[in-house]
Amino acid sequence: MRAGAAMSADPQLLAAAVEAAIASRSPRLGRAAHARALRLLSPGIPPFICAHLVNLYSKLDLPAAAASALVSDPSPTVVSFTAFISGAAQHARPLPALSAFAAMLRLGLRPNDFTFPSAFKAAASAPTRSAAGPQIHALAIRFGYLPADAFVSCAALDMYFKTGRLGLARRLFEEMPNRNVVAWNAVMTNAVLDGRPLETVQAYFGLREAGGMPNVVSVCAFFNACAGAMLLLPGAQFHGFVVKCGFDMDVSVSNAMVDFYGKCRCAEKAKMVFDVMRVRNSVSWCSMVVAYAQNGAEEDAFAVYLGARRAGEEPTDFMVSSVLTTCAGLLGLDLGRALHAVAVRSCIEANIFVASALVDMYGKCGGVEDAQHVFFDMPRRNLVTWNAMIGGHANIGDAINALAVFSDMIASGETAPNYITLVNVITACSRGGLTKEGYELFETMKERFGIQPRTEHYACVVDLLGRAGMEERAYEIIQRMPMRPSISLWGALLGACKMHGKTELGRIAAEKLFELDPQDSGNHVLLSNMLASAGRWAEATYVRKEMKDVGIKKDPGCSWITWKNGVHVFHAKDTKHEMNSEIRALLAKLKKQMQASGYMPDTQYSLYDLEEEEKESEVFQHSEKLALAYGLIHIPPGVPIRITKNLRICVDCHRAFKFISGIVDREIIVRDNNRFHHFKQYECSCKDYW
DNA sequence: CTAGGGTTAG
Repeated sequence: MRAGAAMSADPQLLAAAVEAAIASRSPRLGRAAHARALRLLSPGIPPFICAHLVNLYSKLDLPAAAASALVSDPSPTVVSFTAFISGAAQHARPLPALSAFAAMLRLGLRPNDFTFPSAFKAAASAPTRSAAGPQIHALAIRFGYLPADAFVSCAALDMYFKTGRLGLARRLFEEMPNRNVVAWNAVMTNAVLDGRPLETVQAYFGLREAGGMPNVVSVCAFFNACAGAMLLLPGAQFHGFVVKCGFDMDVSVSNAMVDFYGKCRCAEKAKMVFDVMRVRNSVSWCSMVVAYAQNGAEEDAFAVYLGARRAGEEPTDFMVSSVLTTCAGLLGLDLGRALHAVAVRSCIEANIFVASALVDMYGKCGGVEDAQHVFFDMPRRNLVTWNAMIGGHANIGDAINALAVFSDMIASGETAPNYITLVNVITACSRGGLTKEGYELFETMKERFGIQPRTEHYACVVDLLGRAGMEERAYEIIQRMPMRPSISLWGALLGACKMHGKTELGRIAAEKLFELDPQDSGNHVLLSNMLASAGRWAEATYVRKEMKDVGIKKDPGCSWITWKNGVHVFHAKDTKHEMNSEIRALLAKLKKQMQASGYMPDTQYSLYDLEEEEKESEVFQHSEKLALAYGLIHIPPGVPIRITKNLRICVDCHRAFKFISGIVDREIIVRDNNRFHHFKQYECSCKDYW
């Protein structure tokens, strides 16, 4: 009697355990529910228990267990099948979902109004051009759920959008007898996803005109659209409305606002939204990190990351890949390594986004070997991974390896190259002096890879030809190109002209640059230096004077070095550093040793007509030399010295660093605003080709 | 057992 009561009560307890496990998404509660179910597994189990189990395993994303529970159901119903289909669809496994749908039809089971939405969801993420969606649509009509059922028709609408059948989707929407918010939301969110943000905004106003009220989904979609189209004003106005309606209490809405302000270049507004949030989740923190990172505030981004950790947030794959991208923008090899360790501890280092970001970070921080380790350990690589690896080789001017990875990429068939791939490969060829190979790639990229050359590629090839001394050929290409030449294109030509003393052509490039970017100091300095080294002092001085008259300030050069958790910044002629006298003494000593090895100072770009001795003294106070001396004093032997400079490294410093790397037998890695220079045993990785 | 939402990689 008692035992019987317990037995009959247990199915309900099982239902409760299943519910709790699903709600908590906890494997522990899932196992407990499973154990309870096993106690009930006897020949006479009521079928609905099997349905519960299928639901449990499907929701916990345990596909094998879900499938075996479905198969072992002695009398499967539409409910167990629907549970299976819904779980598989939600966890992005469309094919098992669709075959279960087909199987239930074969068993003569009739899909109901719960089955169809899940089946459409599965069809929406099925491989492109699959006929599953339209077939399910036909069935839904045959069984009488369309056009009347709102849930079913919204799911069908979303499916047509997601499978790229825009015309059909629009017609279905027009003919919908009962257009609810969800239908409008499907239009709004899919338009954002497909990169048509203005359509999202239009749909929002369509919803309002039809007398509908937006919900949190509509609100998020609206902010996404404003973020995508940089619609600061409409978004900011909408912000007011959202607060009035209390939608901002929803964490997703606030997250979308943080992202929106970040994308609209208002990192401070993003921070204000973030600060007043009552509840934050991992997405909130991550959005804030990205908002700072994308607005050039890497330090603030990193501080937010630390704040998230202090607040007890687990580092997610999103967070770590975002922070890594940020770090890659600073000279953060140590920081990057620390984040790599964090990724390993959180078991997310195999995530393709995280791993790609690691390859990118190591490549950008001059750690190509580390980048290769991560790269070769990855089970799968995507376009970004390949591009990052090629970029890493390009960064140190290793054209041979960049080309090797490029051909591996094509041979692997994992992914086709895109325009960035070609930018990276041609850049590598340019920096590595493989002029012919790079030029051929540029010429044949359209026919070989179907990639139309963009302005970036023209800039690469101008740089490539310019470095090789073919400025005139580069100029011809600029004149013949189908689009308007960009700033970086003329900049590449000017740089090349300066390098090879093509003063007249350089002047033409400089004039174009002054038109396009009148406030940039670098171009003026470059032109004036070029004129100075051609001995045309009067013109050089005139350019400087013009700069002064128009109020263009030269960016002061500065270099920095990190040591013991501190960043040490040096400016040219800096005497304020606490180690000043030691630094000066070391530089004087090194100068003597270098001269004994045949070093001659390169002072050709010192503009002012100083005595040679004064020029020498001037170049010996360049910020990168001060930073190097500091590094030599503090950083123990065997550890490479890493210096970052905000401008290009100067010719004399480049020459001096080669000597010093040999004399003191140290590796010196300089990251300037353009690339890396890796000095070792009297040589630089750029082979003086930069 | 049911549709619709937010964050990431050059």
